[in-house]
Amino acid sequence: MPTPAKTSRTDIVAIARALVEASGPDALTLGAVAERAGIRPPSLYKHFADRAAILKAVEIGVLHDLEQVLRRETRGTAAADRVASMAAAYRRFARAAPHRYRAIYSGNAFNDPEIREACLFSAQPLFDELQRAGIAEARTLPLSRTMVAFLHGFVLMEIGNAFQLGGDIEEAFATGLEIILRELR
Amino acid sequence: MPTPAKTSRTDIVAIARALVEASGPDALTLGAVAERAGIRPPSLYKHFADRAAILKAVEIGVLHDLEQVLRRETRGTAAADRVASMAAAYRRFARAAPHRYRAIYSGNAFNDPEIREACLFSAQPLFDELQRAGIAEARTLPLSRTMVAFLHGFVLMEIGNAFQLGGDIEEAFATGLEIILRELR
DNA sequence: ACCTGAACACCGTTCAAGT
DNA sequence: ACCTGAACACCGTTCAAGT
Repeated sequence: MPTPAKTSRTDIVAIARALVEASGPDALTLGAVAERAGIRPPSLYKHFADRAAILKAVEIGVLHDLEQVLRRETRGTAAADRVASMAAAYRRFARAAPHRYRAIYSGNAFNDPEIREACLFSAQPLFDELQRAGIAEARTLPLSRTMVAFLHGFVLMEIGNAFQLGGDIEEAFATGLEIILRELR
Repeated sequence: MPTPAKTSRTDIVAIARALVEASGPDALTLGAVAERAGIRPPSLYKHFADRAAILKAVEIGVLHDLEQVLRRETRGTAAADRVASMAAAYRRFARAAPHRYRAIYSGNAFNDPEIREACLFSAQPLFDELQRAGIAEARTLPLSRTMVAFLHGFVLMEIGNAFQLGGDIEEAFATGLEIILRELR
């Protein structure tokens, strides 16, 4: 005789994500998730294989949100303007919730096929814009990697308080972005 | 009557670092360290305040090594050549031991004064080169931040297998580097 | 001064038993 | 079909006791 489910995969992921966003990945304990879901920790194994699977689901969700934000917040007509607004949106996404941002690209989970797919999905908006900008075919990939590397490195350092020498961080971002965007003008 | 020390802070850090380099931060357990040091886990607290203090010492050691490598492997006469060789050395340092690289800049430990100091120390070589290159005073800081952000982001993505679309990763690195170095030519 | 065993609270995970 | 309590191995950490 089936016991009615007290929770669901969707619920669990939402709870887990809230924990990660609020306090980082270490806060994602099965005890904390179970308590908020109104069940006992062992019951989580009826919904997910293990803790790593829950964290993976959170990461994928974040990557999907990132993709949506990048598309939604891209403005302008000129290619460089559009990419600049996308870069600004990327940075805003990271700054708005540092723990959430750090959850993605964490570890080398890129070997997992589902994570892989979600990463490509979230990188697509930039790729699309560069192609649309009329960049030479052979140059699109290295240029998009340059851009993503800069964005990822910059926001990681920013949210990690790695920019310590004072100065204007807005200016630093604008400088790096401008140097790269020069390739589109 | 004093018990002779079986180990030392230096020993412990070396053991901890070997564990981190071999298998990542999670492998740095007090049990594993104590076993290799020939003592019991509680005895570690006579040498370090807690696990975090051991990890911090490892991070600082890695940052000092990075500084040394950057200075030692910088070649050439022209400013752009020197910075390019330094960037290549940076990338080699990360690729040679991904877990070691990931240990630095991890979390937002930049608030800790000793980590702060070690980070600045390891960033100094690049800063020095940019100044030496005759960059305008006001431009040195944003330019060095652009460079570090690109390097950090790029090597993190590379060692995390984030570059998934095939293509030549060497070319991508050269492209990004060249775009930034154009500012020095 | 340094090391130890015993203990504590927590963690992820397994599993037989409940409904 | 889903949930549970009990159990296990592990983790970091504390502390009184040893030398």
